[in-house]
Parts: sequence; C-alpha cells; structure tokens
Amino acid sequence: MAALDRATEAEEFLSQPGFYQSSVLLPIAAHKRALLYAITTYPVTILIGETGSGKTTQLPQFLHQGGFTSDEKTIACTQPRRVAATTVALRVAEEMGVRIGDEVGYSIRFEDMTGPKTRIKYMTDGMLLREALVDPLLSRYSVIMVDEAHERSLSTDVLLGILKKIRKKRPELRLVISSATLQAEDFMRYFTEGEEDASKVATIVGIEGRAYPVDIQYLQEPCEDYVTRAVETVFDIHLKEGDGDILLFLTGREEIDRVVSLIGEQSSSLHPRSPQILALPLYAGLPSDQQLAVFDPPPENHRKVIVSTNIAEASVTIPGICYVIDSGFVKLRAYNPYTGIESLTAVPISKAAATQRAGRAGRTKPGKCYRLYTSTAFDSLEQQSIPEIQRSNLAPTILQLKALGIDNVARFSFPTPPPAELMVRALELLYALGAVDDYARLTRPVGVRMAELPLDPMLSRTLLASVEDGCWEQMLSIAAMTTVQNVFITHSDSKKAGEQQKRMFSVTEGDHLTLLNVYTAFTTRGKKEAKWARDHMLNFKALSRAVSVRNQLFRYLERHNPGLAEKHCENVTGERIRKCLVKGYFAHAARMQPDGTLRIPGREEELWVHPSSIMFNRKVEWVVFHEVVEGKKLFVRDLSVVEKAWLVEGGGGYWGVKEGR
DNA sequence: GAGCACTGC
Repeated sequence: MAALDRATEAEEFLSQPGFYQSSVLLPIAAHKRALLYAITTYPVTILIGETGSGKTTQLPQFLHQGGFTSDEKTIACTQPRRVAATTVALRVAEEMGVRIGDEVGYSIRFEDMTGPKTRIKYMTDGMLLREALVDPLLSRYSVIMVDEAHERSLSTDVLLGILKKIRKKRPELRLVISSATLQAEDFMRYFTEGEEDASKVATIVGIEGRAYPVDIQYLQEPCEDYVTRAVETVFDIHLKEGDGDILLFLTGREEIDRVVSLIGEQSSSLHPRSPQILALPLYAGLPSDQQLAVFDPPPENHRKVIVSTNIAEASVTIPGICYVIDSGFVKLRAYNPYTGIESLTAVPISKAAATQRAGRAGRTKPGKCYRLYTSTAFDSLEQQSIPEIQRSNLAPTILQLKALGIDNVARFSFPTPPPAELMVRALELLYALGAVDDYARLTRPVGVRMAELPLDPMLSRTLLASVEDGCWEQMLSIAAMTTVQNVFITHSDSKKAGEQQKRMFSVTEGDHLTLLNVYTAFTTRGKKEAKWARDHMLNFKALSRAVSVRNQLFRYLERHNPGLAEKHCENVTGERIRKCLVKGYFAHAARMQPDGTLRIPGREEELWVHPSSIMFNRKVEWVVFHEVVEGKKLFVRDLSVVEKAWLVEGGGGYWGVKEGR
C-alpha cells in the first residue's frame, strides 16, 4: 500500500495552503510559548489539536528546541498506525534538514530507523509498550506524546494506564495526551484522579485547526435502504452541485461492490456530453493496485466517487473530496466472553465518527456532508463508540500487563475498565495454558516467554512447546502463516483456479499442515518470487509478510535456546505437529457430530466448518481450530484433525474439566 | 458451498 502510505497526516500538511512558505504559519506556531510553558509546568498536558493544527509534526520540534532533549533524553511520539509513524517522521526529518535515523527517527515492527543521535522518535504505541518490557520506567524519554488518544485503541488504552503508573515513579516525566475536544475532560479526570492537588498535575491546551466549514444535510424522513439512497444522493450531487469528488461511507465489501456496479449501470443514462461519474471501491482487502486507483486524477470530464469502508475515516486521506455521503453505519468487532466467539456486525456510528467523516469534505475548500439519517437519529447516537478494550479477547492484553509487572490487573487503572467477564475468561485461559499460576502470577519461564512473543497466547504456547517437541521449524512457519491473512487469492473471477491450486498443497489432516506446505513451497520451489505466487493463486504480499514474521519469531525463540538454528528437526511427522498444536489449542477442541456440525465439549453452540477449510464436508471425530467467526452461522477456521487421547494428555486439566461439565 | 470493519507487536 505504498501510495496509501503517502496519504497520511504528513501529506495533509503538504496540501495546506501556505505550508511550503513556512511552518511558522501553522496554527500551532502561535501557541509555542504557551505549550512549552504548560509542558514545563504540568506533568500532564491534554492537547486538543484540531485537524491541520500541526501538533504531530511541530510540537516534538518545539520540545527539542526547548531543551527537553538535553542529557541524551529522547522525545517519543506514539501513533496508532504504522503509516502515520513513518510518514510523519520523514516529514519532520525533511523539515529539520536531517537524515531519517539521525536526530529524527521512527520505530515500527520490522523497521527500526533510529540511531544513537535520535532525539525525536515517532513510533506505534504497541512498539512503546514492547520497550516497556525491557525498560519498565521508559527512562530514556523526557516527554511522551500519545497522539490520537481519543481513538481509544486497545494498545493506546494499555499504554495510558502504564504511563499513569510510570508518572508516579518519575515526577520529571512529561506526558502530552493528544485528544479530540469531547474526550479532553475525561483524560483530565483520568490523570488527576486520586491526586491531592489536581490543578497542579494536568492542564488542557487547545489549538485551532485549519479546516473549512462543512455544511451538514440530514434526511427529513428515515430511509428504508441506505444503499439505494446513497446511489440516489450520488446522482443528485453530480447533477446539482459544483465540482469536487464524492466520498461515500458504507460498511463492507459486499455493499461497496454492489454500489459501485449500481453507479456504473445508472451512469449510462447520463447525457453523453455532460460530466460523467467514475465510481471506485476502497477497502483494506482490495489488491493494492486497485487501492491506489483512488489517488489517480479522474479522466477528463469525470467526477470521482470513492465508495469506502471506514478505512477512509482516519487511515487514508484522499485529496480533492468536497462531498461526503455518510450511511451512518460501521462494522465493529464484538467478543462474547461466555462463548469466546468473535463476531463482526454493522452498528450505528458514534457522533464522534460522524463528525470525523463529515470533516473529510472540508480539507481543501468548504464542503458538504449528506447524512443518510435524520437529525433526530443523529441526536440519539452515542457520543463515542465503545472502546476496543471493552469488546476484545483480553488474554493477550492481560498477559502483556502481567509481563509489565502489573500483578493485580483487576486494580489496574484502565481509562475505561473492561467488563469483569472478559477479565475472568482471559485469566482462565491463561491459567490453563500455564502462563499464570494459582495466584494468577506470571509463571517462569513459560508465562514470561509467552508474553515476549508477538502472538496470540494459544499460538505462543504452541510455539514454545514445539521446541521441546522437536518441530519448531515447522511450527514457526505455521505460526507465521496463521497470523498473516488472505494467503489464498479468492477473487470472484478466478475462484475456481484458486480452489484448484489450493488443493495442490492440501493435506487431509487439516489446514495447519496445508499452510505449512504452502509456506515451504513458496520459500523453496517458489524462491520467494512474486511470479510463483501469482501462478499458484497465492497472495505474494501475505507470503512475504509471513517470511518476516517467521524470522522475527525465530529470533525470539533463539534468545532462550542458544544454538537453536543448528538443532534441525528431523523425521517430523504430521502427527508430531498436530500433537503439538493441541498443547496450545486444547481450549479450541471440538467434536464432530453425525450431522457434520461441531461441538465444543460442555457447550451448546452448533459450530460449522468454514467452506474455505480443507476439512469442509469431511467426516472426522476430533479437531482443534484457530478461531470462530460469526457469519450466517458460527464458522470455525483453520482446523486440524486430532485424537481424543492427545487432548486429555496435552490439554491437562482444562479439557477434563470442560468434559465433566 | 461461505464471505473478510480496521489496527498492532
């Protein structure tokens, strides 16, 4: 997604009128003294920096000039997304006239562009959390700016909690929390709760942005079907409004593809000499060449309509948008702690998201936003959507907190505490995996090493077991392949060819061994080449990512197993690998019923083998699976055949308890 | 014979 990478915050500044004359003209410049004063005086500064204020690029430079980097100290600025961390760093290095990796650097997974001279460091918030494992007080940083904190991503929330704790032990540390207006007071309360004199701890500073006004239009009456209404609105704008491209927000691929073709069909009725419409889809699962198409200028006499998921809400900025059409819906992940089942459902957006979407129309000139719902419906929307930490599987988070030295996770100060059921469920699983003991303390070495691995705990456990079981070479490949998505290309036009190619690699014992075959074939016969991948209907980018992930995982294993590289696994059978899988995935064991559906012991839910699985339409007895996804039915993905005896042996107490219920 | 919002280590 190289071209998408370009279109981030750094690019937004490039498009600001007057930016190139001098960054002195950015709104933040007028607040330089006030900001430095606030940050010097208060341990915590909540910064309300509107879009286009220049906070992300300028504030770290002010702090650098203001003496916060003397004594070899560094300023950190964290971002929820990798692309933002890299592009902003490149932009700032250019502004300061230094090479990236010298005074200004960035650090994201697989890419560390920092050096001994680095004083301003942009990084993902997940990366800073990793650093805290090694340096619990983050002592090399004088200032930590948490950007986009209002997005409330899982890792941002955990980071805020950790920083709140660190601050008590490091009074000289300065925190800057960058927030949207609505959440500023919440962050203020969060950082000052329990303080004797709150007025001395934190302050709020606001900086105006540089955005043009956006005129908001609502429906008079609610509409039955926002898809058809969206298409009508596109044509209304096209025929009645002035120049400018349209951005339409829908929930997912299916809707988007439908709308793109509807617009295509209906645009044939436009007068051949009048301006035409070019509709383009945009979602993360799209091949990158098609994603890039949204940045191309439209052909002569055409208006561009980009039909997008919420990827265009914050991750991707497309220049030239003057009209936004907002369906009012988004797909969000939900997690049921009782069943352990994840689902993806379309839900109404929050007011904050609606505002963010509308703002996409006012980047280059005054714009218009058409909301496909009534103003009454808008009033009834939640202020913000539920933070991720309240709707996720918390096993990885709790393991991480324990590794950071937070023994009592129930008393940890989260910005928003997760529901107790989520915590209980996560602790149960971690206990069964042997990561925590009877007192919920992290075990050594298993728990500690599991926390080091950047994997789901079940997979971490499996990988650690594979070293003892003599199949780590194979399990590394399997682990890497299950973490990257979309390995098999299944476009509608080439579906059959894809299925056929997949069958070439298939193994009757299940999807894990099939994935191993694909990985091995790609790295040996395929020589890691794009052409080979294409010929076999495999996603080259996904496979290349699997190679990087595998390399990284190998280094983690090697750290505690010196000379591992020489200890090749010999005579590895599929059975040895599947037995090893059971050691991490026993909680995801299921038995096939005579009708072909699956049941987890002790549970009622009827599970179905996903049709993408090698195991689809096959009769077996016991399986372990990687995950459950909810569609029209509950589907399990990535399965392997196992034997009951292995479950009893490898699953320890957990499985026995489940069966006994 | 079904379908994948978006991130991240």
